[in-house]
Amino acid sequence: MGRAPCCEKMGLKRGPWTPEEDQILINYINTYGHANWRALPKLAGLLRCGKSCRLRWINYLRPDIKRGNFTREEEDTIISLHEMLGNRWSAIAARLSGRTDNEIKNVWHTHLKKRLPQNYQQSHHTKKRSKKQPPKLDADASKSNQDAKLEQQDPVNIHGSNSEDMMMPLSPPHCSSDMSSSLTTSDNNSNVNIINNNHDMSLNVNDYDIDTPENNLALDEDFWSEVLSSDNSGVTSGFPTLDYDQFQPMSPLVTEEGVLIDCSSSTCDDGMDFWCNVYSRAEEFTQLLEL
DNA sequence: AAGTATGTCAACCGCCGCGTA
DNA sequence: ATACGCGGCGGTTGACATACT
Repeated sequence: MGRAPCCEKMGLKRGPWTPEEDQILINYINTYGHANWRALPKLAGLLRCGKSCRLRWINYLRPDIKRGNFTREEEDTIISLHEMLGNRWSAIAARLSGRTDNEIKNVWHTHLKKRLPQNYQQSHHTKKRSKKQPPKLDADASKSNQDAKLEQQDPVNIHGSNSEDMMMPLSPPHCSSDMSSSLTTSDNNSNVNIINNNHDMSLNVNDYDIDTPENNLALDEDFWSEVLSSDNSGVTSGFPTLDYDQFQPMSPLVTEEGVLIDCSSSTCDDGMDFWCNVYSRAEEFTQLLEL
């Protein structure tokens, strides 16, 4: 049996909402909430489908919506988040209070995309959403669906990614644009070359238990001390920017969850896994330093 | 002033994953 | 096990506004 249409087309209004309809929807949701969007329009006396009501509320009528133009700071944040998350507008919106995914998507397509170089636009998430998930690699074959869902929402904190993500540089969501640290890999795939506050330094990740299964990617605090404090003044305020364009790790890694990452994959997907973990640990470590 | 091109953004469409019966 | 309902998501559309010729 085929799927039922999301709403009856006959007799239901479409197009722009009138102020009267808005008021009805606001009044209803303020009184009864929106437990069931499908039933809501009938109960509220609106000639709209549930989806339309939901969209109108989420994107326009919600009391916590921030209206008006995006600030430069917000725009920079969106660009930064887009580098990291791709076209996951809802995930980006979740990090920008008061802004909706639709609004962010619009501002991206109308303003922000133009500010970026051509090669960024070509390499970042221009593909349509695929109908099927890309085949899982051996490395994350054991990942549960729940993890996959979480990963989609917040890939920074969960290892794993798809091949699209691999192509983008990773930078933290709350980095300022003048961040002075960067983190890249060197040719031998085991050295991490850190450029922090204009000081170059290299770390051999093998010195820090990164590929020892029993240590579960236990990068110790010495590693992060070096990553984050290469300005010789103790601690830097910025996160490293992770650039793994050329990153193809060769050593096997085991994540904190005990999932084996096959670093020899030529797809580089697991390089992203690696950096997700690296970044996650950097974040944890910096939070510790801030305490 | 009129016609056309381009930009903006609210709204819609169709797909997907999850929960449930 | 599976079919279905639902909410949620990203891509796309189209009406309207504005800029340009």
